Amino acid sequence: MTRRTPTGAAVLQPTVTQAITEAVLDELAEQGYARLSMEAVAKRAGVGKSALYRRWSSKQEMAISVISEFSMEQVTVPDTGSLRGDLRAALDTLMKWLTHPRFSRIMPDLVAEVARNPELGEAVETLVGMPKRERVAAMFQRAIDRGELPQDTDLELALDLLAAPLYWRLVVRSAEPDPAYMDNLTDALLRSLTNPS
Amino acid sequence: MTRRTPTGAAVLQPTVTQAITEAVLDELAEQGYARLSMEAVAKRAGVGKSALYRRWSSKQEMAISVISEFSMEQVTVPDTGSLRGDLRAALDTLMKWLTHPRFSRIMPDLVAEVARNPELGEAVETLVGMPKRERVAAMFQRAIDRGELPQDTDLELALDLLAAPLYWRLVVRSAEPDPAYMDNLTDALLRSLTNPS
DNA sequence: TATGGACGATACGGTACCGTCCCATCGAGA
DNA sequence: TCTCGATGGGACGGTACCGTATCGTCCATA
Repeated sequence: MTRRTPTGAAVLQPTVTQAITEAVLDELAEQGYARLSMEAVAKRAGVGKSALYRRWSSKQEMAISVISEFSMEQVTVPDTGSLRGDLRAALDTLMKWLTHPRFSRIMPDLVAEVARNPELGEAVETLVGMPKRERVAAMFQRAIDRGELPQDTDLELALDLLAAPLYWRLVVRSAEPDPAYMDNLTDALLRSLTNPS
Repeated sequence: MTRRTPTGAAVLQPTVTQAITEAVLDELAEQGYARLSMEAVAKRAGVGKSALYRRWSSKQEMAISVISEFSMEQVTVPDTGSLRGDLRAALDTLMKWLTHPRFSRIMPDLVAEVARNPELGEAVETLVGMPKRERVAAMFQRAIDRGELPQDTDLELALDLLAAPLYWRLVVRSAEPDPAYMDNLTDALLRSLTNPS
């Protein structure tokens, strides 16, 4: 009943897995989620289709697995000591994220596909949305502790105000990342958060 | 050389065209742009594939044509007399737009597809983005004329701040349209636009 | 040195489409 | 009444995939 562990070269090779992962991400960026093809992935990775099905049992499983593991360089939100500095740093980080050649091309497809694919939605939310929101929430909490923001600051709204404009501009409207725009956006954010109604 | 106009029943029937258009939009909402299929459209419209190819020469042409004509009920931005009133009304209108059962399901796909399909991008920009932005810009201009906003208000930024948060929340994060959220968003927008830096 | 499963390659049956073509039928206007 | 092209239906060749199966080869460890 108990299978002894395989020996010798008879074990999944990490370099092959890596090549496949890269190919999936490239194909995803190039063709989109709906047009992802096992044959194209295998060809691009220089690998037999067998290598794919030895690791995952279906296309959907492979795609979700690869996307889940795609974390990118850790996105940090530095503690600059002031809300303005933190805000600007967070915006810069977010912009780097949204202009990352791979991520920026894959993200819109995922957003569209998630509406039809709850399983994919889970993967995206858990590994892209959640950790990021937590870090930014911590940033706002620091500002509250410093007295720069009122105790009853609406964190949900603050998070949206921070992330939405850049996403809208870079991804939806695909406009260029004007540096002056970033300054104006930072100012506008500060005003909307700190001034009394 | 000159073909005389056809007579009798030998003319494209508007009711058939309408049925096809509806079917395309339904399929687009259900399956997405990449998975749109001529066979499915014909079946859904209760129509032969011939009827499709009699009107358009390819799938791409059909899709773009239908999307271009899909205008929705005219989106108006009422003149309430105050910036706050106009802002809130514009947000309500935008929300109605983004929760419209058909539009909200088609939009994310278009955003994703536009990155790979410049021709489609043109259609979307011309018939969805542009007219809407013009109307909102007029709204801001009224506020400037009334003295509620400074002369040098950054209209580009203002437009982004208005549209982005709702799009982000409703489409990208697919959260619920909390009514209190709308009030807080209105306040935040007012602060970011009107208070001095 | 023997082993056992991963490896690339490829054939396979099955399904889903695209775009073309042909058909018999229909019906509003000349 | 006659005309002529639109109509729904569907066969067709061609392509692209999915997921399975079957090769002979390779190789790190027991």
